[in-house]
Amino acid sequence: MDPVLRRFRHYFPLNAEDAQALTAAVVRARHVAAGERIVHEGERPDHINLVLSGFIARVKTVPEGHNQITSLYLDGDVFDLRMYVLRQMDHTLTAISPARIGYIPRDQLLRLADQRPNLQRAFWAAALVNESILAEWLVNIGRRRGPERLAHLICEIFWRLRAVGRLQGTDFALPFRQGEIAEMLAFSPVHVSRAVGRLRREGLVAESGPGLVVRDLAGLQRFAGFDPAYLHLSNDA
Amino acid sequence: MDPVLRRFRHYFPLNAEDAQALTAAVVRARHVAAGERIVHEGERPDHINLVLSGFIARVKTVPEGHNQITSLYLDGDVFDLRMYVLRQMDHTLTAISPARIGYIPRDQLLRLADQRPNLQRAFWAAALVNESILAEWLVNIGRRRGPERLAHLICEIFWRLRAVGRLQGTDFALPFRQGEIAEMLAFSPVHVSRAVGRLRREGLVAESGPGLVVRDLAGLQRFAGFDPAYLHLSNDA
DNA sequence: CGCCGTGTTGACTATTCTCAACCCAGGTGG
DNA sequence: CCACCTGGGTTGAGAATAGTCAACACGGCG
Repeated sequence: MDPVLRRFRHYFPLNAEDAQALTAAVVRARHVAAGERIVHEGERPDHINLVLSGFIARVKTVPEGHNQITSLYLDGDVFDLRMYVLRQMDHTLTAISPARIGYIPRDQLLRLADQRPNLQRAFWAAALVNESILAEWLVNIGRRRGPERLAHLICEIFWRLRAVGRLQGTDFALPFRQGEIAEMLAFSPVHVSRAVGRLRREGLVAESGPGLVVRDLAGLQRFAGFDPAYLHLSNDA
Repeated sequence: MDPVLRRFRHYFPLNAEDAQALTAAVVRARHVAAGERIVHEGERPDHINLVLSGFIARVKTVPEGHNQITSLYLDGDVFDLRMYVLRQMDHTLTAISPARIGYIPRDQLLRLADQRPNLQRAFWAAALVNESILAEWLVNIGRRRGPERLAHLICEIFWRLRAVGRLQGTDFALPFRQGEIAEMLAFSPVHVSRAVGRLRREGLVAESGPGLVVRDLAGLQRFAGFDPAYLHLSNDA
């Protein structure tokens, strides 16, 4: 099932016409390679983007040369809703895995919002859930240290992937490089390596070629003090 | 002029009827004292709140006992829009100065959004600007250290107050205690004291009884590498 | 006068960063 | 098939940043 539809249905009950209108509005756009930039800092986009599959990161650059990933988007997520009010993008959107993305032209989005209250509410809800996740990232970076911070991120990604049907059971491989994880957690790459080592020694994760594999999800959640309430996943798998 | 109306007009052009409908929907609710909690963790609110005057903080608690302020709201800001999707509040809303707040009942908000596209867009824009600010806080906490972090926050509050007409010239007193600043910046209170001392020695701020006074705004902005674009204030004073 | 809430300062510790060396796997060219 | 290169990841050492604890200063207020 279309991850976008699935996601929106979760946010707000849609009838057949809503679903049809939404599906029709989404232009299946393009495949992007890992590392490719989708929207550049300074651009003025005229449509909003959706992730059909893969991982997209919103990254802001600090003058001193550091990057910070402020949001991570996966299957079914709307990113870019912000162009609604933006004059200029103050950040870049980059694929950190091979991805497929679609888009909805701006005027079409406005028409959908005006004519279909259910869709308007679903978009609204999507934006607010993003904000809720962002607030938890702030707490994670501000108040959790080292290994706990990493563990919390891993738990979040697990729950979000599962909510979107990309996971069965608790097998779960994180396809990120440590440098990318560092940009999410506001660590240096070296520090990520040490945090990963710690979780490995605790038996919580394991290595598997590129990326990590979760060994003990319950243990990770205990370790990080993770509570998925802020993801607003309600009761669906 | 009503700060709420002023704010919304800034986000989206409203005609006289929009303005009238919005004004009519806002219930002038109550005065709250500094330190008073407005919405408690775990509650299920049935209306959205607006700041008429004063400072309101959204604070999340980490099990270990630390608090993190994830957002700061001032005159004309809508907070709480998130109850749109929330089952339960996962944070507390606290006044950190004497404040006046109003609210819009939930069903009335939905009616406004359905019947007045301009208002719907203004609400949408308000939520997205909040998200943009939150992302910049993440960068600030993740990637700026000590005094720069504090300076950046001061600059932001200055611009936001000015945008809402609460400031003339560059005179500007921050009415927060250092413990509250620590909860915004993810510092310990002691570290805030040292950062303030540093800015004072640099001649950028000065003490004035309770709180700080900005001495050299341009200098602060240079010091912090502050760029107000993320506030989306466009061109109004 | 003494108390309380804040802010300041010092000493010590913990966390994290930077720099540098090294390892290892995969790919490339000879 | 092997030497070599390259891009991660790992490890160690030392420095910078930030936290904790404790003592003290200071003003407002009973």
